[in-house]
Amino acid sequence: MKHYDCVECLENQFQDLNTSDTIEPFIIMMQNGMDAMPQQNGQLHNNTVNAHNSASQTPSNEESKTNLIVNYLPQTMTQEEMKSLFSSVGEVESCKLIRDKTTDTTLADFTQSLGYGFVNYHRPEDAEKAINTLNGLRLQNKTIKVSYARPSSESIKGANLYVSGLPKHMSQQELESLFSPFGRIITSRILCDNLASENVRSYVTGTPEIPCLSKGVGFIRFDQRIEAERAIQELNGTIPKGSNEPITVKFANSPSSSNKVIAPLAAYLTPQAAAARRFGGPIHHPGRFNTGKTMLAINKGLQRFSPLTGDLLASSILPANTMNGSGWCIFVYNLAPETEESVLWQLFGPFGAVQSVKVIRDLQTNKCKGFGFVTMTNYDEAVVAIQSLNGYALGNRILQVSFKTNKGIPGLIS
DNA sequence: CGACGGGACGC
DNA sequence: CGACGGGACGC
Repeated sequence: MKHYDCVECLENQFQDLNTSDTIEPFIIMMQNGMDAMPQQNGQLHNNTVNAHNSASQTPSNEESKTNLIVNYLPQTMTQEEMKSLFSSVGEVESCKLIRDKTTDTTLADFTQSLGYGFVNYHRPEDAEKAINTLNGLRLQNKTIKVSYARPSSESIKGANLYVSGLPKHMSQQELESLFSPFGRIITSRILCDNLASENVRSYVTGTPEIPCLSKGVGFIRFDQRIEAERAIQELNGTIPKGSNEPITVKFANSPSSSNKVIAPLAAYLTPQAAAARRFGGPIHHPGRFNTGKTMLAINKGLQRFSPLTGDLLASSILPANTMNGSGWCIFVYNLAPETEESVLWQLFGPFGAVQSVKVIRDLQTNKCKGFGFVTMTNYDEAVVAIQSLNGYALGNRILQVSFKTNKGIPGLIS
């Protein structure tokens, strides 16, 4: 596989933290093989593009205004991590990560996450805030989706359609226009071929226009199964305007029935390998958010670190006093006063399993005192995170990141 | 230059 | 031909 050394940079996408409460999603893409290379030009392409986008739609009177569904969660995220992330917005009443209970394993902790879950807040305004601040958040190689959960019902199950034979020029909007007469579209997607290498290069150099070759295949998820059934009846075998080929519309395979490649258990059991494999500097995301205020981006050289040459092992002066029994505590210094927990999640999430984050605040002003803590499960991932984020420019501040010491608590091993 | 929390053996 | 970022209703 090819290496992309030139993209080992972190690009901060934050608004000025001192003057803005809102933080645009921190765009991180993991260097995780070709399939993790940018696939489209910065568009969230799994959401609907029309006005019925469920992430922004407010629930009707009978529906819950506190209950959210969270989709596209990273495989490694646990329910506790999920709860911690969403608690940074407001008081969480309940949190449930859906796991595949049918997975054959003797290790209960390793049952497959189904990649989605539910968060119910006490207050509707917190739920709304969670949608505004966490929808679109990038965690590892995923962009999570946060939207109101529909009332659980049999009628909404199995409403996902597989569509093939689409004309290559058909856009996501056009696809939705074709299907929208039959019901409320929850998500739509057109599959694209991987970018050609020359496009990867132009991406890295910041060229905004990246062609994405449609595979002529897509998915439409309706709100109700009846809507999907009717769309099949009305559209299957028909020829879209401007095309000369009939499309096929049928129910999509359910995920469990497809041949799935399960992440090797070895990834959990050999964190060294997992850390090396998963590591990649988050890379630049093109223009979308760059129209705001002054931003400072630093291409931080990482030449001194190579996950393949044993540097990980070389840095094995163990900070034993930071190992609290279930994780490695990392000290993050030089945070802005307005920093929130979600910032730390965004910064450290790409490097591996994050157990908890904490922004230390002044009790009177509730402003960040300039530092915080992040606890990561695996030593190797913590080392990579520290080496990558130490010296990184967040807003107009250069972060200092290291294992936590026990300053102020002499003699105490915590 | 500066700089390392907070909860609390439980309902 | 083709199945997604594997993964949208509590598994």
